[in-house]
Amino acid sequence: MSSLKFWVPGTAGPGSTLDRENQESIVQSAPAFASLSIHNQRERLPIFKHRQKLLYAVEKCGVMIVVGQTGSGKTTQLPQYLMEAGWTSEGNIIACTQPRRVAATSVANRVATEVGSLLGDEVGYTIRFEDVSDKQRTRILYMTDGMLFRETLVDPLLSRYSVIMLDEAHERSLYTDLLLGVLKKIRRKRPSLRLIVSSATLDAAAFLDYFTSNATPDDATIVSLEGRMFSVQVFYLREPAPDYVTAAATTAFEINSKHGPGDILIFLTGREDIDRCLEELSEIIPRSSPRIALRPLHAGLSTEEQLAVFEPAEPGTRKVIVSTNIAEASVTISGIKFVVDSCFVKIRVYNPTTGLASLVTVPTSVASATQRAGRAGRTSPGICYRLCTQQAFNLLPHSTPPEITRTDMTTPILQLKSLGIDNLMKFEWVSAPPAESILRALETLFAAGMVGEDGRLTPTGQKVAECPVEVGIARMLFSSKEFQCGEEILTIAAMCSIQDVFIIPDGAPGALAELERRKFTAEEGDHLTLLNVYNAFTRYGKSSSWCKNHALSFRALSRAISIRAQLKKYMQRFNLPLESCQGDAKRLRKCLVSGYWRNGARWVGDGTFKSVRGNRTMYVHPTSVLFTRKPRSGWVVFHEMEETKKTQIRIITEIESEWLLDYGHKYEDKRGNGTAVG
DNA sequence: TCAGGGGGG
Repeated sequence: MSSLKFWVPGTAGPGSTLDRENQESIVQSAPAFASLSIHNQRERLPIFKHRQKLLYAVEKCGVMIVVGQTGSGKTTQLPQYLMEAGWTSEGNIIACTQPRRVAATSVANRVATEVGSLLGDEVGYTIRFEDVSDKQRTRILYMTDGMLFRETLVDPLLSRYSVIMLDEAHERSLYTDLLLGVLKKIRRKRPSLRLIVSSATLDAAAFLDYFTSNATPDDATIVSLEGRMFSVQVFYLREPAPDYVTAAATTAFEINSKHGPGDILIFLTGREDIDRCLEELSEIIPRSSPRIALRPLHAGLSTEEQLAVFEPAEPGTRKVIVSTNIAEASVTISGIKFVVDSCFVKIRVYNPTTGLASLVTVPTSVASATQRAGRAGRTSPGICYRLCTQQAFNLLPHSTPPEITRTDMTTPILQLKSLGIDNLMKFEWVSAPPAESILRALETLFAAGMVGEDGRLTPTGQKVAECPVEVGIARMLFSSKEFQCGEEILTIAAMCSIQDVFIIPDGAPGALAELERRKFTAEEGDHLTLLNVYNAFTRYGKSSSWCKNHALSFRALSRAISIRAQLKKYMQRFNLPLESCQGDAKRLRKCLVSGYWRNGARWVGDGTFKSVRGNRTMYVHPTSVLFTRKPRSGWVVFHEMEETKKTQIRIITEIESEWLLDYGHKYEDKRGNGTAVG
């Protein structure tokens, strides 16, 4: 095996392989603190040195940008300082948003312990399906950004909060961006509201600019906090590697041969890369010393398989975790001393002109690579090997484009309109979505009957804005009254909102799993197949062992149960009956067409379909029951279309072509240029 | 013909 030549910045001559000299620290070394598991006892991180400064800044400035690296204590300590300083008097609440559910729950748990409160009493959390807070007593509330954004639909001034902290704002999640825009507006009407935006260094100035434009110049400030990380040496390739998967395997092997104990975390782009890397590594294992234990990590794994990455390897064995981006922020594994970064990531990009989402592999950003490197320095000093040259690294963008610029804006715009924000061109976006994206969203909302000729929400649009589903699904829910199939459509809506229902592993177990999946097949297509799966799951007691025996994801199906229960409440509120179609699949399929009226397709004979809109060639996704079968009528509707290696459609149901005219075209016809079939 | 970056409501 040829070894890769790495070097570190600052070395003049050629560096030896895995050169340990002349290190570049990306994170300043800070005093090592003991672990933060404290019971009913306050312990301050270095943040306490800045306590007065922070409180002064919050009091004097409307907006405070906090720059604090991992371990600075901003998330856990800052809300406590604010509570002690009186920001929760008179029933006021301090909110702290997180882009992820696990973060909201785990941080709330920790802070409740530090404060000496029961979780859900003085300190609580709110995520979808779980409100562990007390309406009267909770003073510090951790929540997902999506939940706080939803709250604006009910209380547009967010009047119960005195301070709102948007944590991890540099990640630029869709709802954090929407909240930034809405909160800037709210602060004009309610200047007493304080806003804290926590960000990484690179984005702090941009946030400051955003809040100081069109406002009083001294209205915002930046405060920096010390991190609590160990130093991480960063190495770059001397020459570009032709194949980053092989390079990753080679690097892991060399680390294993030349370095002392410590687990290795490899960042690759997807399951295909991961499997190949594992294969290459397993060929090396017999020659490897110490022994290595290989662990894949990606979202498609079952809960059990994911938990395996947390189990310590046997003594004398080094754990090598080969992961997607899931390990960058969502999953934290302790004991990692070495990070191998391919410097690539897969992201979803939405093309507003075609309405097509694609999954593309792109170079990571500097922010993302820094975060990945930091995974090596959580418990001790670490080393990060970037599988690119430093010259290439210097060309990387500072950050990944915000989600709001690369996603379908239909639902967000419906929600903004529900807030009374009708002039979207005047809305102060932190990063504006492409104009075509806004236009397409408006056009979709108009065609769906959610927005009227005047650009304002229709009564249905107002209702749908509150409902946590896409507009097509919402339309199905509403027209289920006409087709008398609310019971079944409700289940289908929930099942379409979850991912990875079937767990199909590689190799021989995968073939068995395929056989299991066929047991649920409905000849009409995937929607009825999903309905069968859900009904069987509930019939057999919602058991995890039953799921395991039938190659189904217990996690996903449990989620479907929760989503269905939530949507059921909306249906009751909107006076939509929960009738069963009594096995009349035709009614059910007509109802599907009313939601998917723009997603019609025609079979063209070679196994592919042509889209009704745009006449695009589309391939059936291999997970569809129609993958191997021609629809008798020749016509289908589909739930979504995505471009990977080719354009694929997922969750497909056979229909009659005239249904597209009967149940789909009425809204488009109003515009005079719509064609439902053609 | 053969497939799944990661989140959120």
